[in-house]
Amino acid sequence: MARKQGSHSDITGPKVQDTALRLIAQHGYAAVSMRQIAAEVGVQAGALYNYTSDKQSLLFDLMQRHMQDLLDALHKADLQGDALARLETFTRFHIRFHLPRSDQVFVSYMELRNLDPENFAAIEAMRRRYEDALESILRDGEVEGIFHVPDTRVTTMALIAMLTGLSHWYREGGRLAMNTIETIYWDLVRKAVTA
Amino acid sequence: MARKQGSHSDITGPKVQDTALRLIAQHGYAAVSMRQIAAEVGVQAGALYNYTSDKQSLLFDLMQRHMQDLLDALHKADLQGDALARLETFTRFHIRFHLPRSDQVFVSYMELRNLDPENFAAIEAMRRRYEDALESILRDGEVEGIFHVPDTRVTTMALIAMLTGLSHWYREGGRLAMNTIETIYWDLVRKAVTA
DNA sequence: GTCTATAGCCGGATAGAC
DNA sequence: GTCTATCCGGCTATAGAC
Repeated sequence: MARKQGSHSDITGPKVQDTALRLIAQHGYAAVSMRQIAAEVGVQAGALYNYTSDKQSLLFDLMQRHMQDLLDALHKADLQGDALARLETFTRFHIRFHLPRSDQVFVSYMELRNLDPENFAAIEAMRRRYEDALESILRDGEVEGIFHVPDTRVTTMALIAMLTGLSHWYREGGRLAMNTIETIYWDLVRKAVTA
Repeated sequence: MARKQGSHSDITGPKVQDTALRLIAQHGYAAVSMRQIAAEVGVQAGALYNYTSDKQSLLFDLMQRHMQDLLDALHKADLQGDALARLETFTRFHIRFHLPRSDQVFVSYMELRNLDPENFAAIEAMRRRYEDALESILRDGEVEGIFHVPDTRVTTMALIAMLTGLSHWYREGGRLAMNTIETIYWDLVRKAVTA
C-alpha cells in the first residue's frame, strides 16, 4: 500500500464510483470537481478518465445503476395475494431497499436537473416504471373494493413521496429501529387507502 | 427602456432576487453563475454586488424570506377548533401556500447543503418550528382520542414529506385543479391519522 | 448605480512520458 | 493505468471611471 504509481484497475474502478456517489450526495454534482474525486480516490485527475468518459457519464451511471437495481429488486420481491397484501409487500420493500441507500436516493432525487436531456429521459422512464407498479396495485385494490382512493395517480405520487421522504431524515442508530419505522409507515399507508 | 446605463435600484433589486430564484431552482445554486444572473437581469456582473454582499447571501436571503413568509402565514391561518379541524386547516394551508411557490419550495429543499453552516442552522431552526406546529396538532388529537398515531414525530415527517412532494410534481394547468388535489390530499391525511 | 477591466483562482479535459 | 503538465475557459469578487 501507499504506492504512488502502478495499475490498480480492480480497486480504482469501484472506488471512483463509491467516492463520486458519496461526494455528490454530500455537496451536489455541480459543486464537486473531478480533482476532488481524484484526491479522495488517491489518484490524479487525469486517471479518472480511464473509468469514465466524462463527468456527466459518471453521474448518469450512478443514477442508472441505482434505478436498475431498484427495478430488479422489485421484480424479485414477487408481489402476491390480494391488493392489500401486495401493498404491504411493496411498502416494506420500498423502505428496506431505500433506507440503506441514502446516498443513492439523495443523488437520484436531487441531481435530475443536472442530467443531459437524453439521460434525464432514460432515468425518468425507469422511475415511471416503478411508480406504475404501485399504481397498478392501487387500481386493483379499488376494483376489489378493498381500497378507496379518489385518484390512483395522485395517491401513487403522494405515497411514494411519503415513503421516500423517510430516506431524507432517517439516520441509522437513531431513536427508532428500521423495523419499527417500517411498521409505522405501513400503518399510515394502509389506513390512508383502505375504504 | 433599453437604456444601457443609469440608476434603477427600484427595479434591479427585486429583479435580482426573482432571477436568482428562478435560475437556482432550474439549474441549482452551484451551477448558476453570477454572470448568468446578471445577464438575465440585464446588468453586468459587478452591478449585482450593489444588492448582495456575495453569492452565498443571495441564496440565504431567498431561503430565509421563504421560511419567514411561511411562518408568518401559518400564524395568520389561526388554527381553531378540535384537532381534526386544525389538521384540516393545516393541510389545506400547506398546499395553498406551497403550490404557487414551486421555485421557493424547490430551492429550500434542494439547496440546504449549499448553505454555510451558520446559515444552515438558521434555516433548519425555522423549518423545525413549522414541523412542530403540525406535531402539536397530532399530539393534541391523540390526547383527545380523535387520532391514533403510533409516533407523532415520525408521522409528522411522513405527512410533511407527502404534502411537500406535491409541489415537486404538480403543474398548473394539469389534469386536476388545485381544489381537487387539495381535497384528495386532505382525504389521505385524515384517514391516515384518525383512529 | 452601472460600467469596463482585471486579479487570482479553479474548472473539465487531453497529451505524452513512464 | 497513472503520472505530470498544460490548454483554455469560466468563476467570484474588486477597483476605479463615469
